[in-house]
Amino acid sequence: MNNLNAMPDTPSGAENLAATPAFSPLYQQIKGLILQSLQSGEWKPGESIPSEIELASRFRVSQGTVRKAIDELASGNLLVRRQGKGTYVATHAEQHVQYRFLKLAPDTGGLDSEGPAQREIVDCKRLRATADIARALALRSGDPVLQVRRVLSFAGAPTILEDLWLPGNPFKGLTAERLSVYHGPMYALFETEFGVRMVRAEEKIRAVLPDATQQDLLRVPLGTPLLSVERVAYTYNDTPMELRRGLYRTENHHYRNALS
Amino acid sequence: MNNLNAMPDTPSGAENLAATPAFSPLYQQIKGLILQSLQSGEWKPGESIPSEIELASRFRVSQGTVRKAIDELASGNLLVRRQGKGTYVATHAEQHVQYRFLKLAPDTGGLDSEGPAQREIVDCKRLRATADIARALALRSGDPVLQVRRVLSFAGAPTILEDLWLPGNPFKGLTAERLSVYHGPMYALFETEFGVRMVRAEEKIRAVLPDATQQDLLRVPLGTPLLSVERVAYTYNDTPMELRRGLYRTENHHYRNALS
DNA sequence: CAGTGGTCTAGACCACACT
DNA sequence: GTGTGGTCTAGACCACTGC
Repeated sequence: MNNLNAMPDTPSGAENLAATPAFSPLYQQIKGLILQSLQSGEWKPGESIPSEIELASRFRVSQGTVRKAIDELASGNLLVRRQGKGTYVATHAEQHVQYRFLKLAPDTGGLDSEGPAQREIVDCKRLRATADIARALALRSGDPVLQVRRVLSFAGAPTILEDLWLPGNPFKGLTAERLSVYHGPMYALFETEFGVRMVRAEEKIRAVLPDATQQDLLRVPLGTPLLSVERVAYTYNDTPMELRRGLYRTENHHYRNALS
Repeated sequence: MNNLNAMPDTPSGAENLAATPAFSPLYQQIKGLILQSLQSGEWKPGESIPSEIELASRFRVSQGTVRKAIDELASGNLLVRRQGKGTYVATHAEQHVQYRFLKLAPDTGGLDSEGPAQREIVDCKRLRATADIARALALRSGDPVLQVRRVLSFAGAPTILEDLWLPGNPFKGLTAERLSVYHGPMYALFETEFGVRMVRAEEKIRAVLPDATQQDLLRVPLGTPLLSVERVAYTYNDTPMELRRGLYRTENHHYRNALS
């Protein structure tokens, strides 16, 4: 049918070294097309996408092929299937697992035995990217970025101190006020207000000792070891959109991880 | 065809509370049958399982149904598909990612810029399970367990101190000598010598300060914060078969994790 | 070349949610 | 009942591996 695998003219540029087989199955191409519609905002977070049959006829392929494409997107947490209802664009809001990317859990009691976290914005200002911030966000040194510092508390005890950096352009208009007023996951606000959906992230974890300021903000005694969690979060197309450096108290909590 | 969904007589025991719909699709049942063959050792780690067509005729279902069952097992890292060759039972040996469950990576350089880890068995003895060890391994307090302590070094620098506990029965005959001589991942040895394949694991991570002994074994200055990684590893049927408590130095390494 | 997994199709039917 | 995703089948063909 509409196989796009026709080998394009092999460009004779010097960079073209690898003999790429350049075969991709139909369902991968469909996956790409669906992804484009997600990026372009044709279907927004929380909304339903067209039915499989509808997409099949739009793309001129069988329902099974669309199914396989959607299957992969769903297993990557980009889409959510709901039997009998439809397929929906995943969102950080209204997702009963409220903090999907936060892996800190209390040692005892259920996952939300502590109720919702209290948030306090400590600081929020615009500045110019240093070299390491720029590198993480795929910007240039000196580009405008937004820096936010906040403290999360559980059951009244300050537990997480986070610094985060956002590229200035996509987040024009984000203020401390807006962050303070908003109730719900920060990533949900990013979706609704700025059209930025975080899709995946990578974390690097270390054990560190806090400096004086950090120690003070977390109200922790001198020499208390803390978990340092550095996260880079990505939107569609693997564009980095946030750098976050967190310090977690782990006397009564732990970072949980499943291996398989 | 051979749908096993025939509702069995609902047992009228008092425990039978939930009105379980008790419907499971054919491919899930096939998945269960394949799992049984894996557990029973009919197909051993590293070996190939019968072809899809063969399994389809054995189970009297279509190839597509077998495919879906295998797909799920493969995405759970129990099986490995190799196009043109066959489907193989996953193994911790000869798996080019040598340490599949070790998430510690050097800060700079490639993943194996340091070459293989040096292993040193510090201690290995049989003893009786304490209450917490027993709970983690689904044993009773006082049951025999094997305790191993070892140090892993990268590029000559001691980096990981691990204590691990194994249920005494399945690991009868495991000695310090055997562990010292063996080159390769410990889980590979478990497979070949004891028929125990680790399938998945859960980790709880904290920041801690080492005690005097630990500090000494890792040759680390006083007050150095370390990553505490507690792991429970499971075989088929979610039976816990290992409790491991690791201390990681993170001055030049980090625990990496991908979120999605 | 034969055998394996991988893709694609078309059609039938089931389970679930809503109206 | 209608429409959605979910399961199952049967058959054709493609891509990869190794003889």
